[in-house]
Amino acid sequence: MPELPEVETVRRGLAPAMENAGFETVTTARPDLRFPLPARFCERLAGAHVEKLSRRGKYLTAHLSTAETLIMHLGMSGRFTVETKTEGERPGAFHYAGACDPAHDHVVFRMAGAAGRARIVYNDPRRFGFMDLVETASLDQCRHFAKMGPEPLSPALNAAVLSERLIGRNTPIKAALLDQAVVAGLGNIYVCEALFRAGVSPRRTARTVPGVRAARQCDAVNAVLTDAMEAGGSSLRDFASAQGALGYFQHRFAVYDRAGEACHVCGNEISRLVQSGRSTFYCGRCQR
DNA sequence: AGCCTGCCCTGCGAGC
DNA sequence: TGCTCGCAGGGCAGGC
Repeated sequence: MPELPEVETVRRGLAPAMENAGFETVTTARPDLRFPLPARFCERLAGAHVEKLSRRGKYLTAHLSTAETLIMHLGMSGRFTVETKTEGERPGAFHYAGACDPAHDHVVFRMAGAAGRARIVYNDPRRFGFMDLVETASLDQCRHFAKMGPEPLSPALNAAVLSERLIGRNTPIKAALLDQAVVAGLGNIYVCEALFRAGVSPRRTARTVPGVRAARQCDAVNAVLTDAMEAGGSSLRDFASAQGALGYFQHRFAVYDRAGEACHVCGNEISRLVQSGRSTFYCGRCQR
């Protein structure tokens, strides 16, 4: 579930506890998440200082004082919980939600900084998430980011760039937008929603999109992500106690998970089909 | 190289 | 009530 808007919401929630703070101790409950944790993971983090917590696509990146960057991916079910030791200005935001499911608390960061101390717990029942440590100097060339496409909501993504990446591609536009090498950060939900907003059929071949449709698609991607972040932000502001990863935006889906229901625009029944093994939801009348 | 399928993992809901 | 089955999804390996 965590796509770009959810990951950005998590980043904003973690930043106060992590930025300009140091790792006092790092403990892991198992040697691997989806992939094995990097060699000497805890030792390499302990003592390091987090200079900046950023995001690239669906990945969180913590730039460390040790010239390494901690890369974190939430997979499907990854959650971070923050418990602070100080009297926060947001009382109630920091109760330890992780304790509800201690069996899947895999990684614990104990942080200390000017803002106080914090215990940050990474919980991930399905263990589709992963963490990695790479050299900051070659971050863009690391295996996670080397082929990653332009970042939405930034100048890197525009109609011309999107067009160029779709030229000659014979795969359905749905599959192309899901490809992180085409656009970073989109998952199944927001691809469906962005296609609806752009009025583009998910079945349309990607190579027929460049041009006017790509411009509409680009605007739709940025608009849906912006709306989702605002909605997610409103309920996940204190993500530390978040129970649902989707915030409020799930109540605003135009098409996702609405098969058989009426299109809010034209009243037509929303359809479902399977593409690349994944559900696609769309309005056959609004999307061409 | 592009494209597709299957796999990883667990929780949950549907169906029997 | 309790079991099994299939689905959910992000990224990657392996095949064509």
